Amino acid sequence: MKIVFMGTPEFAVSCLNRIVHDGHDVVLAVTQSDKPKGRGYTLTPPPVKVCALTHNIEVYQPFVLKNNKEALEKINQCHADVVIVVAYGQILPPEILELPKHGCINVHASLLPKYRGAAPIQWAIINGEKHTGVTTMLMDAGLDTGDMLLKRSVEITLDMTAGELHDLLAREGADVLSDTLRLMKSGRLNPVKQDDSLSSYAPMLSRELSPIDFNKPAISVHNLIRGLNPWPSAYTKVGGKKLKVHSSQPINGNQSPPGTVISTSPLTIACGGNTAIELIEVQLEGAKRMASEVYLRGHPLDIGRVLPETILFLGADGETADE
RNA sequence: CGCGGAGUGGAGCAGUCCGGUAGCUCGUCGGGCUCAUAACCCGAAGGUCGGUGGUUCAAAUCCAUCCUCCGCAA
Repeated sequence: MKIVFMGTPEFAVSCLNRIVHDGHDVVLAVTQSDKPKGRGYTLTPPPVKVCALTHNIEVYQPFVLKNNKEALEKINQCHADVVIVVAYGQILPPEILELPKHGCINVHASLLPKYRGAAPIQWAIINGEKHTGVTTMLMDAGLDTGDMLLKRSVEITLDMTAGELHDLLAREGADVLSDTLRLMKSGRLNPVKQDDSLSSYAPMLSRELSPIDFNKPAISVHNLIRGLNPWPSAYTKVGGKKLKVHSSQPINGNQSPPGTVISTSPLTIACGGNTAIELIEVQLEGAKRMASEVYLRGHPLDIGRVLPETILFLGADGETADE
């Protein structure tokens, strides 16, 4: 089929690759404009652009789509059978949705109607879901509200990070998209309306989510740590400096107040509800990520210290009378 | 020119401001103690202090420049 592909980040790349390998005729890749990124604000092309160029697909990067006559005309001229949208990053105006013969298909990384929105993968983990998945749908004007086409469910294991789940769902998403197109071609799709009463919303992640609240039970802390891995990362503070926590392990049994360092081998912090969490891999601001026991060699932490420490830790002596 | 931190024996760090014989924790190797040990005690090996210039009687430390890594911000 003749396809216009719209997408931006890594997640969309596997879908693009898949439809190309399936032999579809991708005539145009629409993606967000290059953005300054990283140290030094180097102008960086989005992954989909890089991918499209290797397939010799024409790339189009409109700054905005809304009220953009030129963009509308550009896409219209493609006379595509279908427009495929995977994590494009902008709302599609209705006039674009109506262009292609078969409509616009979106690949979404959740089991709709749950986790509509920008960060379904991460929120599924943060909320401690046991499974999630990918859904293809026929787009309508709402945010991830279109009629569902195909779904595939995957299990979320207890140690899975958002990054790992992302990669898994990217592969599954490409599969489901492939199936969706095949069924569409033979007219065997059955669009199913979403039950709005079951919907939930997964907003974009922000750095405000990053500070760890040890008052919560260990499992919640653990879910936050892996749900924000690799970005934006969960952290606590030691001596006023950020200490990112890249991986952890919740454990039971503990009487100390939340935040207390109750062991240094392995590094264990008390959490709410008489639970505790082992910090396995950490990273001090400005430094590399490392196993917590390695970190402790150069940055001693005494049992009894309470995290987060928002100010510089002063002084060794001042013995607090224990018990 | 976006802001900032850092490169010191195998690992993580201190020492750099106020130049002057390189230190801590851990690991490694050898020995000891022990029924035993990831525990404890004694000892040893291992570093051109990221590179290159410069200042100086003398540079990890001051100046210049380059390379690499990381945090923030996007």
